[in-house]
Formats: sequence, structure tokens, C-alpha cells
Amino acid sequence: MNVTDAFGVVLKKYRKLANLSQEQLALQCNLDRTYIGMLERGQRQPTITTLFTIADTLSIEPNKLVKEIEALL
Amino acid sequence: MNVTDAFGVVLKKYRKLANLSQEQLALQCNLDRTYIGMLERGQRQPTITTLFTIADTLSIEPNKLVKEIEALL
DNA sequence: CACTTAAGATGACTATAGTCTGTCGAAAGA
DNA sequence: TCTTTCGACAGACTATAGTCATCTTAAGTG
Repeated sequence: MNVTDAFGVVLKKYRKLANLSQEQLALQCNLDRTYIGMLERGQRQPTITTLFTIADTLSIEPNKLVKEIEALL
Repeated sequence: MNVTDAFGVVLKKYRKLANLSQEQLALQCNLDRTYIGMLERGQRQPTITTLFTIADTLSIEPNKLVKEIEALL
């Protein structure tokens, strides 16, 4: 599995845990609804600041998200 | 301090620790020499796969790099 | 059934990641 | 002085992150 796909999997998992729709998450992150969807489907990869923004919104430390990605590779 | 600048600081620190020039690191990462410089100066921010590639080349876990960035924010 | 919400998907767009070529100055060695 | 190595920096470029409008489908819900 590649980094982009792994990020999508982890993102979806934590969004669901936070009980948010893609749209709700997008609003809280100041990102676009369709972009969140593309991230989850592995069709886009985030920059590092986007990673931090999303992690922040999901109340999880960025390094923990990254660690989970590493575990999927 | 923002995420982009913090990444630059951390990158430079670990590149020096690995005793590599920007050009040597760039070659090993398959990235451009000037781009490594821009990252270190906070003029560009990496995507997540670039983060993983660089961490890999520097023999450090991506989540550790990220943790250091968090500490600088 | 109609109505709503969530998400997949696409095409066109703007902003920026990442490349390439080259110049410059500082430091260090021959 | 001459050369090499390193890094800052600039400009022009290509690839892709991220936006926006819109349509479609699936799963509830009354």
C-alpha cells in the first residue's frame, strides 16, 4: 500500500470515529468537501500543513496519524 | 512558528546529522537540489509522500520527524 | 411515494509543489 | 590566484494540490 492510499484509510477511520460527515470535516478544516472525499479515496495527497490542519480538527496528534500510516505500508 | 518553517528547521537538523549536503540528499531522494534548499528555508512545504521519502532517506521514522515539528509550533 | 443527507464522481479552474538552468558569494584547499 | 563545494536565490517551467459547480447514486425517513 502506498502513502496516499494509507492516508485515505486513516483519515476515513478517524473521521468516522469523530462522527463527522465529509462535509462537516471539510467545513471545520476550511477545505473543500470534494477534496476530503478525494483524500479518502487516495486520489489526492495532502501537504504537510493540510495534514496538521486535519489532525488538529480531528483532535489527534499529527504524529499519531503518521504512525498509523506507517503501519499500513 | 508555522508548520512549513518548522519542517525546514527539522529537515536541516537531520540532514546535517546524516552529514549530507543538500545535493547529496536530493540525489538520494530523487528530488531536486534547489527544492531541498527551498524546503529548508520554509519556501516550500512537502506533500506527505515527499515527507516519507525524505524521512526514509534520513533513516528516521516519519512520525518522529512530525513529532519534532509539533514541538516547534 | 417524495424528501433529505451523505458521498462518489467529473470537468474546469487557481494556487502551489517540485524541476531545471544558471548566477552569485563564502569558505577552504592547492 | 584558481578551483571546488556548498548554499542562497531567481525565473520559467510542468505536475499536482485544492476549489468550485454540478450531477448522480444509495440509504434512510415520513
